[in-house]
Amino acid sequence: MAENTVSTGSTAGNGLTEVQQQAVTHLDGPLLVLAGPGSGKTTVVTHRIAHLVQQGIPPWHILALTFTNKAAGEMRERIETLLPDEQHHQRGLTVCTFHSFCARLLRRYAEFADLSPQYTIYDAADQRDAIKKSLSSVELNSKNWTPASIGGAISNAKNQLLDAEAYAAQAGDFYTRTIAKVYTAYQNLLHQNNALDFDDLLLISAKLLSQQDEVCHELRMRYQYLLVDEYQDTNHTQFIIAHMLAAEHQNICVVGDPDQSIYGWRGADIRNILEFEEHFPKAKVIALGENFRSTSYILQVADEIIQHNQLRKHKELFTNLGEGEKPQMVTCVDEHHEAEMIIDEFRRRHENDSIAWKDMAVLYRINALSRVLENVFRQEGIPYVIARGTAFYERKEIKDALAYLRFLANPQDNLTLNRIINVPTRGIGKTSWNRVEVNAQRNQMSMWQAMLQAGRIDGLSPRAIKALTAFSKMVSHWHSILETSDSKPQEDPVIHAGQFADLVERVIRESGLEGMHQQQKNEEDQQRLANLAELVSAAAEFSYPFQDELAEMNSDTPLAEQSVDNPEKMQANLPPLRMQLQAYLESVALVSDADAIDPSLGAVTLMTLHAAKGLEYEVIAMAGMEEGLLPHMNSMVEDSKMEEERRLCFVGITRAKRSLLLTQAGTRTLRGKREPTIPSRFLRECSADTIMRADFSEDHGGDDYLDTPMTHTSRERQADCDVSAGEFPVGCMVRHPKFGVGRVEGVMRRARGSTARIYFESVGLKTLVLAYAKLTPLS
DNA sequence: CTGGTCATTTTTTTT
DNA sequence: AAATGACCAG
Repeated sequence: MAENTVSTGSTAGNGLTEVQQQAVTHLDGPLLVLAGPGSGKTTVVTHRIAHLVQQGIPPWHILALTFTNKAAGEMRERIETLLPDEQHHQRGLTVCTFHSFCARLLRRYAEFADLSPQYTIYDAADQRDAIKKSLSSVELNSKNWTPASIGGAISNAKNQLLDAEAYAAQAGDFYTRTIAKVYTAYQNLLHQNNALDFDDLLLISAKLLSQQDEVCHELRMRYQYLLVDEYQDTNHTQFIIAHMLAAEHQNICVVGDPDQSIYGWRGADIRNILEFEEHFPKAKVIALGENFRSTSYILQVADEIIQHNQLRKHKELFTNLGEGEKPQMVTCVDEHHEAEMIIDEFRRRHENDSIAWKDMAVLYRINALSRVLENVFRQEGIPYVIARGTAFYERKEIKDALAYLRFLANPQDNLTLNRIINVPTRGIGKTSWNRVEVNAQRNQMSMWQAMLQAGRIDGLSPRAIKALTAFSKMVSHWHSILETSDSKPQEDPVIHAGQFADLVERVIRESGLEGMHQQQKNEEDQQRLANLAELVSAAAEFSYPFQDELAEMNSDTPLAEQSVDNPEKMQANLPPLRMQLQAYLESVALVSDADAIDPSLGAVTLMTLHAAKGLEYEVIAMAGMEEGLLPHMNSMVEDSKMEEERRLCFVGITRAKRSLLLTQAGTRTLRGKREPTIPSRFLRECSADTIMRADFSEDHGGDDYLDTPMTHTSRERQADCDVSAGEFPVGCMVRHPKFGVGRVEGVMRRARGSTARIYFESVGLKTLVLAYAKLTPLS
């Protein structure tokens, strides 16, 4: 096989190692690639897909499933560079996340899954609302039964392939029986609203594949080569989907690293990867051990820590990139000081080592830590971005606008209608709306249908009827726009592309959302208006992502038989407005935080450890290395959870290519309470030889720092420091405002500027940052 | 029916 | 520290 590859010229000379090459050139049959951090996993995956295509396998027979949209996009791009594009080699190739694959599957085969293809995808917030509603319909007080815990239980059930019925059947004790009741009510509610939650996308797809032989067969024919990335983070449902697809041809290649499994809490089952060889006895296993990312000390720290996991197969981690610098562990006064220390380090790397801002990242366990960091980054004028892909879509005005669009796409969605019915206020209050709801329930119809005959509803004031009629007239008009587009195929793609943005703009204007913010001229409303405008331009830029599939659906010839040389044919019909709307809403519903990372912004990235999976940076800072944060408080009781925290720590550390800074705040204010902290146990798990430690939590004269935190910027401190470094040679005597007279034992030009080890008569040996400690030289 | 204020509450990570 | 929810006045 290896000879084969070389002759194609696709992979030869690309700098792949022997083992990587083996993984790339494996053609048929199950393949497990155990890919340690930085082992060139993405390279292998992309080369492998390119290799398959060059071996003559049509791209539309290949399906690659990834964890995030970002990963999918990158993979697509890299494959593109590997294949000569004049041949449209990647046409028909499917690279996407599990969730978007399933979402599309369910639209296409909706009838087989007892669904309407217009279904809405509910996000976490919608899900919460729906659970609340179900709770009240089952008449439970939500004191003991929080939506969060119920939601978690339902999600777990779905991840184990248990639908409401199956769950109820196996429910034994009071607790599970209660959950079963809510689960059933919740599922009925979703069905009534023609909505699916994230887990449903997977669960229903899995059921579709196992229960509809024809559909399953069709999909097996279509996707003859399956590739699953980040396999260690797949859950049971995803496992079933992958297995159903691969059962016959067995051409399944999974890639992952058990040491980087960090989504157990969300149902990911690490056994999927550990027991792959049992599920596919003929599997070939290839282990990629060599690390091409990090220098040796960084890797050693990661290794020392991960070795403390008991439930783990040992794996050699090695690199040829040289020793590098030792990672640094720094204890700071509090979170503000911590942020400044990180920024000092980053600025030094930027100025002295010419490392671009985009090659640096700060990682933390919980999002709450980003706030302080963000403030200090802004203060110091350092460009930064927070990896929160969903942030934009969580703004009220955007959610409102999207709710209108969602309702437009799926008029059965009462929950969404409920959100917009009186936004902006149009005189439809609680009581009137309740009457509509009661009426809808009595007549077994959606609230939208009930609204259309508002005149017949008892007890409504003429005023309320008028308001309701006005609203339904407005929406009906939008519907007619969609219907016009449905019935006539678009001939001019350019005009058509603009039509979607026009629709969005029209909805924002005619719904009154725009006017709502135009009235007041305060800063906040200005921003909201700007956000709404941004939504319109995002809609203008949105391009329908499933051209290939659409061509396949519209044409009588299956894609496989269409001429590859005739791409114009595929471009001829752009999707009707409705499909574009659906695809847009789908893409919005499935964005992830990591999707927001855009290196071209030239900014430092701030993100959670989870979002950092799969990424790499020259310089990494990990903030909040404290007991209760990492490992997180809620993971401390169970061993398996603790091990996952350790893996999380491992993932963070192994993101760093050259420089790693771990920080702890001596005291931290969380939820408005300031409390002293204890250093993370993970720090105790690595030896003094591999990590440099410094404690600045008390020695730099708390007075200076606490009294005038803002008058002294870090830049000034840095300047101070550079001047002072020369002023304190070893052996020199100094005076410290708090500790008195001392003797300089050593000066280190390390990390965040120079530090000195000084022996004081009063307190003994201390390590001080010259920039902070107000030292006076005594000649 | 609307829009304020006050009190209470935060389970970590997310498709 | 911030966000939700309950409650109340207009």
